Amino acid sequence: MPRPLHIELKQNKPFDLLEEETHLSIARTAALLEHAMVQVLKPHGLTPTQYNVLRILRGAGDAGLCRNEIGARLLRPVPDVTRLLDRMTDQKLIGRAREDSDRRLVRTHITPKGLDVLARLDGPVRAFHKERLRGIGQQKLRQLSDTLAELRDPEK
Amino acid sequence: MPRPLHIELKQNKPFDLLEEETHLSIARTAALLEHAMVQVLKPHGLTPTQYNVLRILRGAGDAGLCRNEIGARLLRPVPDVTRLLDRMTDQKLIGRAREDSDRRLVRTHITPKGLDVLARLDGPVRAFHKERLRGIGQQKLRQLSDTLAELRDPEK
DNA sequence: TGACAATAGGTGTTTAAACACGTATATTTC
DNA sequence: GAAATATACGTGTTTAAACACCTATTGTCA
Repeated sequence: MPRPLHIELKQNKPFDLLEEETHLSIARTAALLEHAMVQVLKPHGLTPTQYNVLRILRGAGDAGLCRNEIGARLLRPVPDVTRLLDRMTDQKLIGRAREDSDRRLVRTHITPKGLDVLARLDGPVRAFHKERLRGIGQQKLRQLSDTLAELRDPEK
Repeated sequence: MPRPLHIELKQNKPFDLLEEETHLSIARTAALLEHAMVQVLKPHGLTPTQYNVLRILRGAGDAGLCRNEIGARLLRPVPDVTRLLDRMTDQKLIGRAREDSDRRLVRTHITPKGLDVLARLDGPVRAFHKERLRGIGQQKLRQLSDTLAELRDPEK
């Protein structure tokens, strides 16, 4: 039996609105997961968003993606993708090249160094995910993931 | 039927690890909820963390709480509670007073202005929570909240 | 085709987050 | 009861987030 959220946060009384408790529960869980993820990534010099960018660009292959497309795919949107990519370019994790066909576009792609960093993280990150969710059961995870997707759905 | 996360993020293939999908689903949902919450709070000049502080201090009553206790109860821990409270003091939302019995302690309490801001937010915030989770069903919400609590539980 | 709007990207500036370190008061230990 | 440890809070500094604004290129359509 897990600790109810209002006890976890040392509040006097339980929440009177289930919707509010659910929101806070999501926010709290995400904050703890992110904090743990920061610890996994820190030795490799990456923030969660930078890691997210590398994963996106590895998935995109050699063609890479333009800035806005990267921004749109980020788990957590940020309002200054340019300088996020600037910093990663400085670290030689990604590269950029102006497109000839449409000179407004700058295609960003992952470098060999970026791929290498990701490769060294794949194991630890998988282990982190599995360990952190140990004991929850596949069916429950499926249900959790689906309910969250339903919650995000703007078509509701 | 909600959109699967890998489609939402325009990825080519579904996730091969359910644990990873669940983590990302939580992070994504929390980011979207926080973004929406920022919009609700912005007209009142508060960030989500500042709102969180006010809620904590309203719950604590006249006695107030010391800095570390506030930090510990925050939904999303921050590494500089001092200046977070400094800024809120500047806005006259909270007040601080050194404790006589233990002169290391500084008790922080909510001001009438802080209570007033909260009072004007109670309605809109409740409405936001209910609207945003409309159509999910109490049983599903209960289950979601409980599974997340189980996931956070360090005693697993 | 020429004006206007839309798209893609970048810059400047203010504010807050993050991290390491520092000071004062209480508590513990020998 | 003096020294060491722990607790509570604050400060300095670097870095990134946030917001508004700006330029260049392409697309639209009267």
